[in-house]
Amino acid sequence: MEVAVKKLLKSYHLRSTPVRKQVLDLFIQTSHALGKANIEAELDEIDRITLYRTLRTFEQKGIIHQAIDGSGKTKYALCSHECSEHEHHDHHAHFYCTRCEKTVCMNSITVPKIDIPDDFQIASAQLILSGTCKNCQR
Amino acid sequence: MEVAVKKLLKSYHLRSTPVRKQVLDLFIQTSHALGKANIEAELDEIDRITLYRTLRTFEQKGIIHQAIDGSGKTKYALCSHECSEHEHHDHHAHFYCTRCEKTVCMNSITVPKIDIPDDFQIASAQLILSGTCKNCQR
DNA sequence: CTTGATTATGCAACAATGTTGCAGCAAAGA
DNA sequence: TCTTTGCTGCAACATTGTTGCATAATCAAG
Ligand SMILES: [Mn+2]
Ligand SMILES: [Mn+2]
Ligand SMILES: [Zn+2]
Ligand SMILES: [Zn+2]
Repeated sequence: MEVAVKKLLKSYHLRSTPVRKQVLDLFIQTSHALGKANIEAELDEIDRITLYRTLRTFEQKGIIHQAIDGSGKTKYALCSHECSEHEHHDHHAHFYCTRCEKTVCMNSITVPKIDIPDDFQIASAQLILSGTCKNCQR
Repeated sequence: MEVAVKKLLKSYHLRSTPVRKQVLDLFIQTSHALGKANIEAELDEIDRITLYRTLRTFEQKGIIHQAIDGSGKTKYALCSHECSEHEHHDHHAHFYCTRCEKTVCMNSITVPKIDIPDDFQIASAQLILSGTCKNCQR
């Protein structure tokens, strides 16, 4: 609630503003990744530009990470506690449901190590799984 | 050249138009994936909307496939010959160079089989590798 | 509690990608 | 050459995303 979110923001050396509290609270409350449109649907009357800046700030601080799902829309989800301002450690797969368009972190599935030609220097790897989630299977 | 591209289009039951010939030829000539901006840079005076429709058509016919690279830009590359109007078979990784922003198909690297909870029904999987390509390593 | 430095907000303005509808034009087969 | 069918290019729109700047809010210090 209120106080916890405030403390959390403070621990990241971020000021507690209405937008940041609302957005962070929403991420904590939600089990799937959230993009601009999703957040706006939940949090009415919130300024687009401020939202974009809030997301960028949260990402830089290691609070949230991008959940790339091939949908073309940038979504974010809460980081695990190992992430920091200096480095993200979200080496898990993401599942994208093509029916409901929700994206979830599959924390149990780590991206496999890949051997590639020396011509390429890999800095990071991402695994996207798509299909239908439980709710969308009839 | 000219004639070959024309034949190729015909084999997919597509009319040979200037835009289609130019775009298909460019894909054949290029070793990395191409997005809207890339194509426009190479092919001047080509209409945006027609380009988008051309790309969509080529994708539907199994001529090109999306090369998702996490850059937020939709790029395409030529399909292997197994792809058709009915199904794409491009189960390889894509490498994205964060320096030059070029994306290439890594045909030799197939996306590993993943075991996931039954809650999810996987239809496809994609692997994105990012880092620096040969040209961009100093 | 008040004050002041610093930071965040919200608006305007812009840029890029992508989609649809529609009239006119071109390709390909007859 | 003609006709049908499919393709093009324009307008118009929607969505995502960025930057600059004046104003407002936060928070730590006094
Ligand atoms: Mn994640
Ligand atoms: Mn490919
Ligand atoms: Zn679903
Ligand atoms: Zn490169």
